[in-house]
Amino acid sequence: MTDKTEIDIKSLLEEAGIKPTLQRLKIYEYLITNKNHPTVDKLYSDLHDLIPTLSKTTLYNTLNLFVEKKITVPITIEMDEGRYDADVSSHGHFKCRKCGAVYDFPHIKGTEDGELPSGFVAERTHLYVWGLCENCQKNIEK
Amino acid sequence: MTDKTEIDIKSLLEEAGIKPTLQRLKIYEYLITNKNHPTVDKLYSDLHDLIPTLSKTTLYNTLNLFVEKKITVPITIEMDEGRYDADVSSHGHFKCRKCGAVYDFPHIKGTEDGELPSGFVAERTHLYVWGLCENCQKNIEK
DNA sequence: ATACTAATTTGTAATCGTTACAAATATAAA
DNA sequence: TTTATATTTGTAACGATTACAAATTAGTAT
Ligand SMILES: [Mn+2]
Ligand SMILES: [Mn+2]
Ligand SMILES: [Zn+2]
Ligand SMILES: [Zn+2]
Repeated sequence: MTDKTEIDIKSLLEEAGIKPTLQRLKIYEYLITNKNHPTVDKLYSDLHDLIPTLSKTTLYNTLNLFVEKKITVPITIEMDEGRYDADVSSHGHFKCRKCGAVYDFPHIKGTEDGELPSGFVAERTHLYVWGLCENCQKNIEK
Repeated sequence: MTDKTEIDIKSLLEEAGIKPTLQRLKIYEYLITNKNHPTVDKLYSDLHDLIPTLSKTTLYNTLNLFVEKKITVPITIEMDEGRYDADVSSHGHFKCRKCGAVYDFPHIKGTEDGELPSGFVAERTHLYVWGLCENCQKNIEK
């Protein structure tokens, strides 16, 4: 019950300034354990087995909280389904158009498509960057 | 009325195997002219002035058709709003978290964040690739 | 321990973007 | 002019996400 993993999960939440409730612990543990970029529906149905009372609202609230606190990143590779990733390190995502799975691959500054796992074939590539544009940067400094 | 632009738009649609109806011409012309990655709502309200009878269903159908025929690419930089770009060449997109605008920037294989327009500050970067994974690739070849 | 306060969770209803569908319209062929 | 086909339109349905207020839980003061 109070095994190593559980303790780590708890510490990670606390370090991010998040009070480690049961729901938050289990949701974060799931994301840490299952690095296959689950959709909200997948998260909900799997977690519902662990916490039968879990509500979808809590799941959404918690995921938004994790994103806000930067311990989880939203994957917007598909417009119609939100996916989440507890691996916030710099890496790319590959979505197979046939089986629908989302895979990780190394991506650091200057990385090329060749970094894809062997056998993977790229058909479309898209680089998104979020931040501040020149004007907004100025207005904030001022 | 039958100016150069109009002709080009028409040819481009025909070359993609799309019958150039009035709605399709105007939607595509808008995308070609306004390269600021409009949302569907922006497209609808602006185009509604040109074609008062335009329906939202036609707009969605047309955009999906353009994407299918590969003369337009969907921008999934934000999960809650579809954006579209008639520039299908390889380039990156930058979204300002303050003003919300989506800017283009050069991105070809091996490009780094340094390629951002001067004054722009990156806070988060995400590389998405679509294609076929190793297994699915094999099963198709077979 | 009890009472009180604040934070969290839950269920339901509302919202928003997108798609399904069938009728109406326009285009092309016979 | 018929007839068939493709396109557009309006409305209804759908699915994902959020708003909201009640219920529950956790924390603090008495
Ligand atoms: Mn990942
Ligand atoms: Mn662009
Ligand atoms: Zn696959
Ligand atoms: Zn800006």
